[in-house]
Amino acid sequence: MRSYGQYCALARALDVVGDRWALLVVRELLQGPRRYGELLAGLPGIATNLLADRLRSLEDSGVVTRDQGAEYALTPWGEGLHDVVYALGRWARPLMSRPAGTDEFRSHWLSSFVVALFEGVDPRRGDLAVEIHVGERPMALISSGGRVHLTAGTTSTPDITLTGPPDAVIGLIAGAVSRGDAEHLGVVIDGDARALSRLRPDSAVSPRLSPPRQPEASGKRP
Amino acid sequence: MRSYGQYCALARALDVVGDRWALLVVRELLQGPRRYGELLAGLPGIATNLLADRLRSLEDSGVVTRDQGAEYALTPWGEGLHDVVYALGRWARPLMSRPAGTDEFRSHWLSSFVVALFEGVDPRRGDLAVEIHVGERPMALISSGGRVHLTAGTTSTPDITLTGPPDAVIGLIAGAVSRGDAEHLGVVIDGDARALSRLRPDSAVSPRLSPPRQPEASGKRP
DNA sequence: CTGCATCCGGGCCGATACTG
DNA sequence: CAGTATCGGCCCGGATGCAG
Repeated sequence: MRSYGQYCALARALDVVGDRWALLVVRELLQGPRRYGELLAGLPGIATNLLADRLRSLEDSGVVTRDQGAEYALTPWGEGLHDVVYALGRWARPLMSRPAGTDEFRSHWLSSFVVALFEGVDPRRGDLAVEIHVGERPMALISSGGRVHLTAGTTSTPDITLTGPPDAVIGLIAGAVSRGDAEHLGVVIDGDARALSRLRPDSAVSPRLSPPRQPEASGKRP
Repeated sequence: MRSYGQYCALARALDVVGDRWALLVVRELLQGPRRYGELLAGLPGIATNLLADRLRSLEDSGVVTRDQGAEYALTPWGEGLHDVVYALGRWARPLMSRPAGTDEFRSHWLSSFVVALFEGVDPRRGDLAVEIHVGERPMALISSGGRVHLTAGTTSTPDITLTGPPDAVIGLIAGAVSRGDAEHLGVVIDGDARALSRLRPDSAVSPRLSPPRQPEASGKRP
């Protein structure tokens, strides 16, 4: 990428990770080292040459290292982008109320929602195990000791199992969609959905900054 | 910008602010409403049509509003990008040790450094007033009550006055450059530079994540 | 003079094909 | 599986024009 040529920390950061797809590559690697093919699968829409370009560029900048045998991983400095990625994710939460539509979804992206929605320890949070079937692979959401984890795979004794389209399942977990609405949107609930409220001891719907007004569907301005 | 087409908060955030220059426009507006010409002056290198494009796009997304008479300002949602911008700035701090070189600099960009370096209240921090002459306009750094502020303009009774190139002055304030080195780099110090250590009660040099290795100057890979 | 719109050259992006 | 090669098209960037 062409440098902004500004002696400013933000500009220099964007010189490194401001390229298209760069932060999404980091998003994938924040979940652990990945092979090239796994990255391709987790980044639907990227062209293979672009992925190769980004990986080289991020490697040159010291964000990514290539382990022996084409395993890519973040450097310690690169892992510092965790705060950036999740700050952006939290900021964009109002945008997630728009339905997924034709957007792609991968089950491991759920972890960004879990971090954004349930970050930190809240001792008033109840214990709960939710198995989530949305996307290619099942995921397990575990609330224990006031903290919420998300792991890949199934769980032995889930309190609730949710299956359905990603936006409706996520809305149900976040408390933004009622149980009835979620079922109407195609979510199959196995277990007592009311227990989901244990995840949100504030009882209120998660606070939301003033949502952006939807862009007019009336096409481009004259 | 072409949408990533992913139902993921990060991807949707980047659909809105992932365009080139977009976050730098936000950086400027985080300091308050600005006219078109002021934005141009604060964004050296941007083409005027690109600035117009970005402002329209950010307006359509609900990040920016255009006040009466072409004053641009952030919406409340847009101001939520504060965390994102400063997270990126903090992450890029190791990149600032590379000298400014031919990079542009604007004095109001100093505020990002102040936020990154001295964020939060530390009661052990001593009081101090530093007048900084670097860039077009003088800035005043005020440490009071354990908190560090930065304002545009001069201060009546500065303890220290610093004048010189931005990288050396900033290095001196951050404690990464010694007084002697700073003067050798062209910084003129009026007052007792040792008092600058009052800003950093930890006494140690600001903690730094593992710095990125410099990209090899040996040109592009074969 | 400010606040854009228009008009190109060049480079990055994106899809497909291809190779070890 | 892990990329490289190629090519059209769009976005970016710089210069210029123009209206209030």
